[in-house]
Amino acid sequence: MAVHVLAVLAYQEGDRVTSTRLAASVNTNPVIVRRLLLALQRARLVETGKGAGSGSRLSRAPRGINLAEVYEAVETPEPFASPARKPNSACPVGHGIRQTLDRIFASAQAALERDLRKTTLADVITAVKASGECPSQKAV
Amino acid sequence: MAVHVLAVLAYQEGDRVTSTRLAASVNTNPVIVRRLLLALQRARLVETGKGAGSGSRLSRAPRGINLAEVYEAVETPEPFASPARKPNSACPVGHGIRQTLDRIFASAQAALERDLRKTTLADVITAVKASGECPSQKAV
DNA sequence: CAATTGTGTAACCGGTGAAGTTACAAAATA
DNA sequence: TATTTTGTAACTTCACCGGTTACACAATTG
Repeated sequence: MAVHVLAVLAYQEGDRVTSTRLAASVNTNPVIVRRLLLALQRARLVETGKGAGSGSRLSRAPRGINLAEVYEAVETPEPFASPARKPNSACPVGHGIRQTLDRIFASAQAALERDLRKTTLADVITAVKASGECPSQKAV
Repeated sequence: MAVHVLAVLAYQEGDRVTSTRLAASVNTNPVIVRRLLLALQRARLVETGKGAGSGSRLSRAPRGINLAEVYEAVETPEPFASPARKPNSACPVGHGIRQTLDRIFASAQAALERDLRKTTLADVITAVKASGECPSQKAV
């Protein structure tokens, strides 16, 4: 969904878009979009202004934003290593398993982000344009 | 958690282990372990017998089981592409975004599994042994 | 300056999914 | 046959995410 919102912003390059307009495209509630925008602001991916006639826009060109950044900005710091019930330390496996899994997961996560890094927002919008060829449609 | 269970099984190479013993190591309930074992059975990673003196064991050597297999066996087919509220098709972005994101995510997923495939259960247990050097401990 | 527009934010609801719990039937062994 | 152990069903609990409503504050516009 974050990518969707950013794609819309990329589509309207430069123009500020209100959370209400964005919400209309994602088909959801403006508040949801705003909560999302907060995370994107923290990551310096978008700039949001207040007041009338304002809204949000990308803080960089679509070409300069890759999906790994988006992922990191949005994704909650995976509590992957916290199985709620900590393993039984009296067992030799339970004892050292945690750090081992942490390392393995970190590696896999890195591989995933490395892949996402290859795709930019610009790539996304060209793909979207290519996929849905309906030249008569107007933006929301 | 799946990895944890399999690591214990790998540790006791060949010996059958009951769900109760496994649960003790993971510090959880036998039923949870059994549910997990069902998935691992379907993936032909473990063999489980019923009756007294029985239990589960790996169906292959730890060296021949990589974590990508485990991931695929256990992980629920990610409903990543179902944002509950389908995007607004009247918007040019909302229209084609779905398939685009699907492709991107599939690629990222593949990258992740490619990374996991590099680690086998044997690697895991050697890492665990190296990490927790307490030679006096007995298995649970 | 005042009205309007739009964000930031809090409080609460509801569905979904995972883990946990209890209970019991069925299978295999001893 | 008695015991062990799995398979499975039903129910509870809990956290998370998206949704909804409501409202204060900031900025623009006229």
